[in-house]
Amino acid sequence: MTVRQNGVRESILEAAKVAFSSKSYADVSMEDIAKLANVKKPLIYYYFPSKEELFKATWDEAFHKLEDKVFGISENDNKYVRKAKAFLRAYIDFLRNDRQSLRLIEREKTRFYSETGSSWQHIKTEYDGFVNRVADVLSTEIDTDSKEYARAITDIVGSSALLPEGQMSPDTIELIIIKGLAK
Amino acid sequence: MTVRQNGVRESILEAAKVAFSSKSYADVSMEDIAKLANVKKPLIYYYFPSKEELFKATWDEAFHKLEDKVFGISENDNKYVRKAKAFLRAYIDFLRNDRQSLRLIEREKTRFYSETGSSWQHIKTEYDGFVNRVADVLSTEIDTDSKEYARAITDIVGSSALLPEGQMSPDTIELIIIKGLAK
DNA sequence: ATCATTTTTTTGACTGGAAGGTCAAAGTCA
DNA sequence: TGACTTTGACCTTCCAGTCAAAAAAATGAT
Repeated sequence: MTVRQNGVRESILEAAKVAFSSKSYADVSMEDIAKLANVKKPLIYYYFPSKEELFKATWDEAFHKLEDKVFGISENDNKYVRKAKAFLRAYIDFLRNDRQSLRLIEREKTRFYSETGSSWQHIKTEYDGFVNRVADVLSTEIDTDSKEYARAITDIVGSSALLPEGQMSPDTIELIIIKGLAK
Repeated sequence: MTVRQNGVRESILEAAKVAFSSKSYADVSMEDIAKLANVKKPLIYYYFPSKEELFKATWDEAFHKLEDKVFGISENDNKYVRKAKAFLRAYIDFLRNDRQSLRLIEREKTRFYSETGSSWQHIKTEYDGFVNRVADVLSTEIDTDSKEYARAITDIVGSSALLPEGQMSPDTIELIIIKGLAK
């Protein structure tokens, strides 16, 4: 076995990660990945048997990183947010009655931000407005600490990592959380 | 202008909703939708100019329903969950440092459940395990009410509407929330 | 009412392009 | 010389979108 290799496999994986994180599986072509990795398409098939397997390998790496990170958590105490509950209740009620709609929204909202065409602007703006309204509902008339916390929850519940950078920067979110914890 | 029509347009929209909510945009073909609507493909193009426009129309309907539902919320008071904070902090830290990975996970986790091939079982199981661990972290050693609430948050944060029915039924979730609110 | 004509709705057959995957040959290194 | 790595050319399948023509509905004149 060749122990030393230039890292071609690794650079393909890296390219795949970049590609798959900006577009959905079906929207990413092997050509795309090949170009990103500065490699010809058949070479990918030398290292990975299929697109599916390449995707799984890529996912695996990302996922294990997340897992490692999330479970380095300190333990603490409790209490809960009534207002958030009311919001969640409505959310869940909708979930129960129209799961299909919610699935559609959750899965495809990312499309807005990868599509460049101006014809998507309307729907994009509409969704941004929605996220902001949710944030307002959860933060109005709550004391400062909880307010910021609520915003963070909102961000995650309403959009998670899927929002574009500009929406609410990770730095801002962290500041909010840190501020809440410092209290 | 013809005021009366059989509702062909509507049944196409309904079929599109079913299709787009079970598979991602690129994975749904116009043929799929046509079959679901008991219609031939070109007829879809008679009512909608393109796949993109059909998708937008479908999204719009689902989205407005969600909006109407979510903003019928009663107002309440506050206080917050320390433990959830710790979790969120880790989550957000990861988000800041590897946004790409998180995007990939968030967008593609749905794929597990639409793919039928047994080759996806491993990765599926792994992810389910993760969701359960998160639920545990957020619920252990918290008083009963908050515990259930934490589970609901977990479900939404970790998987939202994207989990398969069996994972944690909407009914179960609602029961949990209602119980929490009743207290 | 009836039938011819026009308008609206529906479809079969086709096209062009994109993308996953293959393969035999060429290049590289030991 | 032989194993490993890389690539150009090609194949096949799938799918969004087109189009001309058929089928159904409306219109309207006698």
